[in-house]
Amino acid sequence: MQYDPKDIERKWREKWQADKTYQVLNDPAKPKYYVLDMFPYPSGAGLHVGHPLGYIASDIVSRYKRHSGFNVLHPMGYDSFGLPAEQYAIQTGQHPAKTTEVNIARYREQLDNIGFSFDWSREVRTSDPAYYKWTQWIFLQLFDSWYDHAAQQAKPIAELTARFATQGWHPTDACALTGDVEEELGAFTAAEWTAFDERTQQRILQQFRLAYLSEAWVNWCPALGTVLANDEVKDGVSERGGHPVERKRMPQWSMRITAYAQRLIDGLDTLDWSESIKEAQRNWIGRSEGALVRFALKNAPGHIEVFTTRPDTLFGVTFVTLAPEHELVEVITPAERRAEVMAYVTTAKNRSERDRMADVKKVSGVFTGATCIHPFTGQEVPVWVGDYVLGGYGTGAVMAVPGGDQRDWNFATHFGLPIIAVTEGADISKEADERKDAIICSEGFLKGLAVPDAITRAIDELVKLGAGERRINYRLRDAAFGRQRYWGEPIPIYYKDGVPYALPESELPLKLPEVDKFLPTAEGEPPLARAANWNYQGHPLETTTMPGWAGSSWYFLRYMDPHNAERFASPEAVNYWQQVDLYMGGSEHATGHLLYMRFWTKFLHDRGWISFDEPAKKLVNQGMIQGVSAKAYRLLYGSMSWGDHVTDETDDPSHLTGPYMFISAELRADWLKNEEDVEVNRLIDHALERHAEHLTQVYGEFPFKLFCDGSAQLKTARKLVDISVLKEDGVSLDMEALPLKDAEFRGGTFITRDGVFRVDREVEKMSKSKFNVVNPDDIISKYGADTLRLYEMFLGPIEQSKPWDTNGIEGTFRFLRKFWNLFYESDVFSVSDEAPTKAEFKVLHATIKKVTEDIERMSFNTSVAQFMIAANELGSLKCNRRGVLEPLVIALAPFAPHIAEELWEKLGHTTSITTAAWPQWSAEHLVEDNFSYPISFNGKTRLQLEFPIALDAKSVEEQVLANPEVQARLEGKAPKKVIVVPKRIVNIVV
RNA sequence: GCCCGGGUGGUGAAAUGGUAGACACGAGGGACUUAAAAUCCCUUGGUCCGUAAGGGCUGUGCGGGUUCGAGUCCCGCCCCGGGCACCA
Repeated sequence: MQYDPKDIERKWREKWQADKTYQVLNDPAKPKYYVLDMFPYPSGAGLHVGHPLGYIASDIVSRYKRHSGFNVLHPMGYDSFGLPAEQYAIQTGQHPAKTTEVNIARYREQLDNIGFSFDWSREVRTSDPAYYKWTQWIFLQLFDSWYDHAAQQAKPIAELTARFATQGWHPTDACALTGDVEEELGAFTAAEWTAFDERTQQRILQQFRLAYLSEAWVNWCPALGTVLANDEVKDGVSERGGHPVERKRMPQWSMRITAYAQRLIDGLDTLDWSESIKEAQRNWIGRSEGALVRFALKNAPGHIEVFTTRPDTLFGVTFVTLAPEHELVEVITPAERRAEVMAYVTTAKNRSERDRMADVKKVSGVFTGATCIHPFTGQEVPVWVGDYVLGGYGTGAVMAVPGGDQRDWNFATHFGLPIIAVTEGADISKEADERKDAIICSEGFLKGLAVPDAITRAIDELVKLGAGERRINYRLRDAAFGRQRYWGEPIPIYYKDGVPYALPESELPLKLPEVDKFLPTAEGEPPLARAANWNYQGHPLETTTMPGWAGSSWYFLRYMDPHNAERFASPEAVNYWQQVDLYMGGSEHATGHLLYMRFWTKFLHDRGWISFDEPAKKLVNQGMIQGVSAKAYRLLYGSMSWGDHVTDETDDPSHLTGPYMFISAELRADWLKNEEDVEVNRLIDHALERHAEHLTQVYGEFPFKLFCDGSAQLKTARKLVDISVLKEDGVSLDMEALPLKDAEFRGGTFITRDGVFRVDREVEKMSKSKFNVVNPDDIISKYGADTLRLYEMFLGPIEQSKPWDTNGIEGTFRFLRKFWNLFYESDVFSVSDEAPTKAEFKVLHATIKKVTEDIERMSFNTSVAQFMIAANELGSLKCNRRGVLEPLVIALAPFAPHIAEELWEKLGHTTSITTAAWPQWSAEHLVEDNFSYPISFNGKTRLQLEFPIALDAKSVEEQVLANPEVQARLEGKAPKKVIVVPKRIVNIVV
């Protein structure tokens, strides 16, 4: 019987479902292993072949671990809240819940086709009220917590209020305050705290809560009508859609992730994650060590605080620069300079981040007219405003050391400010000296010290003078948490007298209300403001919703106990499953999802809900599977005329709505190589004539004339073609299918040499808009899911990005057929119970060894190759012994579960192969009697000589040198040296 | 600019410091077949010598180095991908 995947795969999918083969129980008797895939956002486009890559790899590991005796949790679900569904809802009026439902059904169908071992009884959806009840609950826990820096732990707000009631609060307790809280919080005594009214108390508490409401600078995206998180903004535009983003100050729910900055950095050292992801997170958190320095103001009370990583260069300070948005600018500027300074501040502030990024070179600034006092020298230092200083970073002010910092140098040079050398051997006439391995040359107590020593000394002095202290600064900002959108978790908060209060836990879930439209109200309120009775006991409810990352920050916990109505997951379940052992997903989530998930995990740990404080021990990032776009070339005419009208080549003739001319890719390439190419030019000229006639017919009246004269470059426009109209060879177009697929080709003139129109291929991101999407369903209907699974793994190392080329799939399909045929003798299932031969055992054990080791190190492409070798060799040996084939089927099962189940059943088993124990290899079957030594001269292999494996190095050397061919090569000379590495190589140095 | 990856045949790729290119795709040749499909066999980095058997040289981005021996280790550069970036 020929291997025919269609029926086999359908049969087993149905059987697995009926038998609940993949259902996982929380069984404390068995060791656990938790394999998690980053759950998908169910988009309308469905899955393409790139999506399942990681799922297949994790499925192989899951199945392998199950064969190895582990109780494996391998769940799947949907991150089903999000912008696209809402945008679609706005356009079509369809409720996002509905489209999400449809999309999920489609995803599920596609996933099922691939034969994953997901336990679907544990499916979660972030948009399901039974799920988001707990997202809201976690939010309330965050709202009810503050961060105790001394203890490095989140604690209940009640402990803080108790502390206020006994100790009050003083700003030197600042360690308790973190993040983007911008209001200055004055000191209060215990008595004052008790005397404060409710409203004041609540406002103070906002500054401590881990989920808090504050006036904050946010990334406002007018086109999307919402606030975006930092990681959702790329180069000043929204990551999704590329809409402009502006900085805006508005009341905003935030998450105090900054409190965890240090722990998020430190925790990385304990994780088996790729170095690049860890580095990305470290960069994103952006820890810098340095000092806070206070420059007392000359003509005003108070001081300017600056953060610097180089307090050792303090003697090189020649001015201080404030960010335009710095609040002291207004305070210190004397009246006579006011107009000029404020004018600059206004322009600088209005420059968008994008503009500021665009011309980094341009120096701009203005002198405030004020001065401050250098803490060491007591000299007056002028205070400037410059937009190279960022308001949102550090203190929004820098001490300028033009001798040691290039940006300060640029500023000083531009405005003619003094530049003092701070380091020995610096040539400050050309540029600043930023070396950190230098010796300080400033006059004073730092002279002669190496930079690190000078830093320590400078900080000591600052502390002594009360002018500064050691400070660690983080780039990480608190995370914006509110979205002015509909399709997200409602924030369980109501307002009394404008003060936010937590909704009682008994009110959860706070369900997403029905609204008439998914748009903001006329007053600009978020869509939830449209909902009827959107209040709690008469108090208005919060109208913003949570961002996409909320639900995904803790979902790994819900899978442990997905139907628990009393708790996000039972303590027993959490204690059993613990951390994710293997987390598989894309590296694009490096600074978003993966950071937030770590943050929430640490928080839940702090508050005692879970016993671990990192979500995933090991993280593997699967590479992207890229698409290979097909580029056709549309010929742009050099010039054209019709009737009296003449266009020249600068006119875009595309105002004619076609038909168009297209030139085959190889002709274009030939022409570009040699524009005099007679044959190509003749073809083009001929086609121009034909096409002109054609246009004349189509548009009537005027005779068209088209030119593509020699002086003009052959101009073409890139036109992407849907890859489904490509023929088998991957470059020529199916001219019948083409006009049906894409109207732009209808009636076109195609310039070809041989009647075959060819395109160029280019590796790009696989996406619908590039017409290069390959749907796994198509592959499966042709070759089956097992072939798809094998092929995706065979393409290359899992972590690498690689282009999809369906052509290579034949190889894995052939392999499965060969494998199948090992069990068949001309259409009859035929497996012998005879003992396997030595050679057969060797193939088997070599394969088990290689595959086992390869799965452990996630090298799936090489394990597939080993299976191919095994099938080829066993085929040559005509092996059909049960003793070989049976263990081999088990080894193949994680990769190709359908065919494995089928053969397993045919071998006489009545239980699923998933319950079979993983085969063990033993070294005795792998020993060789002889080894064929490569004999090399000076490292170059010249011949092979076979010796018994047991032969010692000395005897090998003797026999090698005695060999006539070796002797011939030595030409009678004695070798300088002979290296014999047993079972490896012999190298003769001459 | 800084920080991570990576660069090997026509293509995807393999290789604990020890025979570079396993395994596949593609290509070429052959067998079977009326034919096709399927299957099987051979060749396939480049280049040179030879009628042939066979052999020489060369080859893992570039230039050095360590080593008996380097795709692999070290130093310096070039290119590609990703991250960060007026971050003090």
